[in-house]
Amino acid sequence: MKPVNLKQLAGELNLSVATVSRALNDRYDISQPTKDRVRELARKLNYEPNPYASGLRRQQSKIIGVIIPEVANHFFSLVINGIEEVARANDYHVLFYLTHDDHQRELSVARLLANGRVEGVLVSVANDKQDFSHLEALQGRGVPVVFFDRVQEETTTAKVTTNDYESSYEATRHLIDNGCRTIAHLVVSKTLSIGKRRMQGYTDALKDSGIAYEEELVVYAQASKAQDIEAIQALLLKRPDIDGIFASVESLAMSSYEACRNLGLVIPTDIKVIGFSNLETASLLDPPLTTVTQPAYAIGQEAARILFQAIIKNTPIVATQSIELKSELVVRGSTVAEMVKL
Amino acid sequence: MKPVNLKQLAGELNLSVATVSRALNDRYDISQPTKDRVRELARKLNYEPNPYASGLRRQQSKIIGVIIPEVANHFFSLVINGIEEVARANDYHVLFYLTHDDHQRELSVARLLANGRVEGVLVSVANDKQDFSHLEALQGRGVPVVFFDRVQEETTTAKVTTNDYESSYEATRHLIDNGCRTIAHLVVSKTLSIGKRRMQGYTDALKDSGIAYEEELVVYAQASKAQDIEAIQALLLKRPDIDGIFASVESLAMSSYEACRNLGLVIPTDIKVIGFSNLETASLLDPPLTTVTQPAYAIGQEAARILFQAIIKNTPIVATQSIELKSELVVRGSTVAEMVKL
DNA sequence: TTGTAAGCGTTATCAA
DNA sequence: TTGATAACGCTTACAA
Repeated sequence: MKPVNLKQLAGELNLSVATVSRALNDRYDISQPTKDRVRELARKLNYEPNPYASGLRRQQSKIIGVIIPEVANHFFSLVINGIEEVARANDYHVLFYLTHDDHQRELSVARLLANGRVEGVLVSVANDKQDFSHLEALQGRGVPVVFFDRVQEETTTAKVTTNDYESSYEATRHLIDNGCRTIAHLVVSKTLSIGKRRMQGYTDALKDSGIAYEEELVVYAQASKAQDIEAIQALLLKRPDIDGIFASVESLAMSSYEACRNLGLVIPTDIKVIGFSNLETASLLDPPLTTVTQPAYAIGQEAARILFQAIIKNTPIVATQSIELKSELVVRGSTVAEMVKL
Repeated sequence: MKPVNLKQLAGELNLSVATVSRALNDRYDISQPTKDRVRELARKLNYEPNPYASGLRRQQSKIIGVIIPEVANHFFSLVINGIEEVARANDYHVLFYLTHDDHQRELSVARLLANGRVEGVLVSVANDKQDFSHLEALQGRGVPVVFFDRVQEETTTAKVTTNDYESSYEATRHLIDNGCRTIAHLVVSKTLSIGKRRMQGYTDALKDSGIAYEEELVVYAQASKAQDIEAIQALLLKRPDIDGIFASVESLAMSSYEACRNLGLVIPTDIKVIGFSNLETASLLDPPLTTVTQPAYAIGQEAARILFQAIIKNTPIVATQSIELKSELVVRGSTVAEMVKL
């Protein structure tokens, strides 16, 4: 059941393997009749070159790696779609790794990829540590790395992000404009840059509206969804004056809904909720969720595009190639009572 | 920036590459002191074996392929999670391909994988054609294939599915028990086995309740979401007597919600909806969606487990390894009025 | 225009 | 216990 190889083709055609190889690669120095003969037999025998043999020789694997925290999340699903699209267009394959936000796993994956297995890596980092030497080591080994969304700011390479600060400012402002005065902020992480930037947008919006920032109103993502809900409920019970929630990642927006429901709080009457989210079902929720929607598909495309440019032109990736895309605020019923039933 | 290789290690240690290789692979015939020396230097220089060189020699890539129609779908996301988990446990890597339900794409992917790039493939087939020779060709080339969910029944290999017939029977029955008499059925495909089996459950449930089957009430998935909604609305307008919708895939359940909203139909008062779905947000929808929930994560795990058994033991996969898992009916507000607000 | 041969980095066989 | 060497399947100087 062994696949056919060049030697067999060469044998049947009474040619050398070199000639057959060149014919299949459409080299200029092979005559048309020979090319035709070779190709016909190759097709007939369903010949497919062994990718690892040619990769070894050419020193390229035609594979990129993608490392993300989670896939059961509409944001990352869409990003993957964008990446796959661009990879396919460039005739590359995509290896896929989930970290489940576990730094140990991210570390071991990075090590797996440091040996020529992939020609480049796209990463959205795990949120549980601040140590990114493993990713810098990857770069040091000559594997280009592009960050997207959850980036490591200190690492000098290209990053594809969204206008997190502005979106968060706008989201917080939207709650204030709709009457909220005590706004909880649910954040993915204290250390991740997206956490910090979204936090800054929140605090600045409060300040500009003359509302005091209270540390107590900030909740960070926990290890599990159940714990997230628990933490949100605890906060809402402790501070019944909270009249708005800004969830700066998708999962926390959903956890907020569950927490409110558990406590019998009615959205948007008792409390208004806005969240970063790419959920397709946002408009079908009860009530429809006002969202900051990131251009997830485009993020994947752009990140992959930058990576392939570096791979194909064999140029290092520089920080100036970074891109910031714009998110969109979509107002729905969770912040505006009149929009609950339309 | 070239990575260190065996030759360099051997040079520094005054050993042959063969010895170094065996030391690193912990072969019994190398002395402990030598092993220690070799390993120490390897760690010091961050040596990582070239996977393609060893793969070429050993004739194994340590990679499996996964082909799915779509990833922006909670069902497939969860399956991927399960697959990645098992692959990682077996020290394998996962290459990822999306077909977007396009048969041409599935075909070209299958060809890409027919040359030793992967040691096995997990597939959920595209719904737009009935030709599966490309996947059988893969098997013919010695690449084991395991189907999951959207399987090709005629191909003799293991399949991981759910009890589609029973679930659909139960779902239809649930609508009937809650007073529905004219039940539309939204189906993914006329040709896919899951389409046929879910259809059979639907028709049998109708028959057993003395309700006549009407072909007009069956709608098949279109090329896009917009077209799905359009088709559903057209049916609802044509047949205002419809009082129940059974959507036998996730996307069609969501499209039903949108169609009903567009037409001003109130769920569950005017019309009840039940759908196959793994949406985490099902309970947060307006109204909460009654679902047939498939054990998606387990499907991924089981499919991968069967594949790895074949790869590692080097035994062919046989149809008798097929598994049928059970889905769960979760009753919520879209079929029972009293449950709309709980 | 084609063939010969070396080499990509490993591992396996055989000999020492 | 270690070393020399061939081989995995392919590409590419260099030679013819």
